[in-house]
Amino acid sequence: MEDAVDAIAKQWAVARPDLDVTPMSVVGRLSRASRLLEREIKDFFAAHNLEPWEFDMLATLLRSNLEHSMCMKDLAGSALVSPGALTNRMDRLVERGLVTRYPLPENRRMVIVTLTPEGERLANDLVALHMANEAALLSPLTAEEQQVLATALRKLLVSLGDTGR
Amino acid sequence: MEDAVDAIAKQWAVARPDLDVTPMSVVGRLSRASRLLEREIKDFFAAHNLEPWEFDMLATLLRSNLEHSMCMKDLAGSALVSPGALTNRMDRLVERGLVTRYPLPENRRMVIVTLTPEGERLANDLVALHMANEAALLSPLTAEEQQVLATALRKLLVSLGDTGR
DNA sequence: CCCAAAAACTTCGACGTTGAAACTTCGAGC
DNA sequence: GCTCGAAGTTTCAACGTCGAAGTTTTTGGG
Repeated sequence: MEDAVDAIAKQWAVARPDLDVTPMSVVGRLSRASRLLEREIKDFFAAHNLEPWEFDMLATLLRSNLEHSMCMKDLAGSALVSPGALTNRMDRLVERGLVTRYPLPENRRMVIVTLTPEGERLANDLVALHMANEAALLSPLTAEEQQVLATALRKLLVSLGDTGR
Repeated sequence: MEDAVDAIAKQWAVARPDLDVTPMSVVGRLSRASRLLEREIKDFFAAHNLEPWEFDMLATLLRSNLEHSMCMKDLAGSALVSPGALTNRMDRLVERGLVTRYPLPENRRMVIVTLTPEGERLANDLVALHMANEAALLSPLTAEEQQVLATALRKLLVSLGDTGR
C-alpha cells in the first residue's frame, strides 16, 4: 500500500526526473512517523491531564536509579532540549509539586531535581500504561519488523552521535 | 554499538524489571532520530539563509505539477501543520517575494499560492543540494538498510492514516 | 592567594506553533 | 430567493522552544 511519501516521490519523478529521491523516502518518513506518533502520544497523556514533556521528565528521573535525582544539565541532554527550556519545564513541575529542586551542597553550581512521592507515584502508574499505548500504536508491525526498525535506527543514531555519553 | 536508547532501556531494566520496554526502543529511536536529523537539516539550510519550513513550502509547490500552485488547505495538510501556521508561513514567503497569494476566482473561499520565478529558481537549486545532504546523513546505512527502513516506516505510516488522501 | 577562564544554571526576547473563535463565501433545501 | 450550515481562511492569545547574554560558583595556573 502507498503512503503520503510515495505520492510525493511520484510528483518529483514528474517535476525533476533527474533527481534520486531515495534519501527523502527515508528521512521524510522518519519525520512524518515521528510527528504522527507524537500526536497520538499527546492525546494519550491529555487523557491523564499531563503533557508529554511532563511525563518525559518524570520518567527520566524515575529510571535514573540515583534516588530519583538528576542535575539540570543531564536532564536537558536526556530530553534533547536547551538549558533554558529545562529551567522552564522544572519551574512548572515544582509548581505542580511533582519534583523538588535545590543546589547540590558539594558543588553549588549544580541544581539537583528529585521526584516527590507524588511525582514518583504518578510516573510509576503512567509508565506501564504508556508502554501499552505505544505497543498498540506499533501493533500493525510484526515483532520482527519492529526489531529490524530498531536495529537500523540504532545504527543511524550512533552515526549522529546519540550515544548516551 | 550502543546508542542512547540502549542506555535508557538498561536503566528501566533495573528500575522496573516488570516492564517490557520494546515499544520504547522503536518509538524512542524514531523520535530521537527525527529530532537529530532535523537539527542537521536546519544547519544545512541556515548556510543558505533559509529555514527548513521555507524550503519545505517551496518544494511542495515546485513538485505540485499544477503551475506550481496549491490552496492553503492542501499546503497545510502536506506540511502537517495547522491552518493558522500556514497563514503565518505564507505571510513571510510573500514578503520575501518567493510566492504570490490570491483568491481563486471560481471559488473565492480558496486562496491559491504560487511560486514566483525567484521562488522557483531557489527551490530548483536547493532541492538537489538538499537531497545530497540527506544522502550524506544516511550514508552510514547501506542501501539495503535504508530500503528496509523505508518499507517498515511505510507500513507504520499507512496504519497511522498518512495516505496522501 | 588571586585572577581569569570554565562550568552550570537562569533570564529574556524573538520566533513558530496550536487551537479556538471570527469572518467570508458557497451550496442545498424549503 | 432566503436561510442555515459547511468549507476555507485569517486572527489572536497562550504556550514552549531556542540562543544569547548574564549570574554565580568552582577550578587552575602564575
